[in-house]
Amino acid sequence: MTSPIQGERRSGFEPLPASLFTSTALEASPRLLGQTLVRRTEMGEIRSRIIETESYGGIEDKGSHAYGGRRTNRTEIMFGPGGPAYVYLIYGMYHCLNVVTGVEGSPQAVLIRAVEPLTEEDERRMRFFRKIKSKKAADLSGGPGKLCRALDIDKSLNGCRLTVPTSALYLEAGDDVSKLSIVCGPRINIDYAEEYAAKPWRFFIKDHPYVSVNDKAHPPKPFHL
DNA sequence: TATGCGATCGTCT
DNA sequence: GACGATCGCATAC
Repeated sequence: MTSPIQGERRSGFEPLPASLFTSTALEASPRLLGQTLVRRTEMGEIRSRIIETESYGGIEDKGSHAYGGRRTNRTEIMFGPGGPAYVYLIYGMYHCLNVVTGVEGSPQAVLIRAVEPLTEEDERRMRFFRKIKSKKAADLSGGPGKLCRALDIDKSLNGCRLTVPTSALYLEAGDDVSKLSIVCGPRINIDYAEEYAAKPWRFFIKDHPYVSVNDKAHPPKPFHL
């Protein structure tokens, strides 16, 4: 009856450290790189590696939906404790996935901008949802709207608990972040954010084929944890 | 490869 | 009524 492994983690699920979800978006952004995003769909499970993120933290950040303490039905989830997903519709036709971090009352979110499938089977399932001809890596899931298409993510997953493996979407420990070659640069498409537009709060794995945008005007700089 | 533009609608003013 | 944490297609070179 009592298995010798009872009490240990089941089915190999390796949670991310809880501190990652209570920290600020700026601290969490680079640390989410290399981690595993798991999505359960009717096509089966899709596992992917996080390649690129952006930090949107605090009420001072003019790039954030929560700038100035704007607390609406949409942004409410960001003001709660870290752990849930923040999914919203952009340009009327795409969805973006964020990981909410931080403590109650402090709006923090990390935008997931690119993922890569872990296996060929994962890639096959992502292509099923993505419905594109291109075989270029970045066309599959290099971009926040693209990865949501590829993982069948929409607003129904807003608020989904990313910390628990029973969710339809959750996070698992993946690569050792300290061994990754990380670079940073300005965030993408937030020209309206004035002095916050230039902050180097975009993080990605150096020279990775799934990176969404190669900004020649602002070459990325090495980033060390 | 680079640049320009239209699509499309929830959210907020 | 205006706009956006984007994408895919068209056109140009």
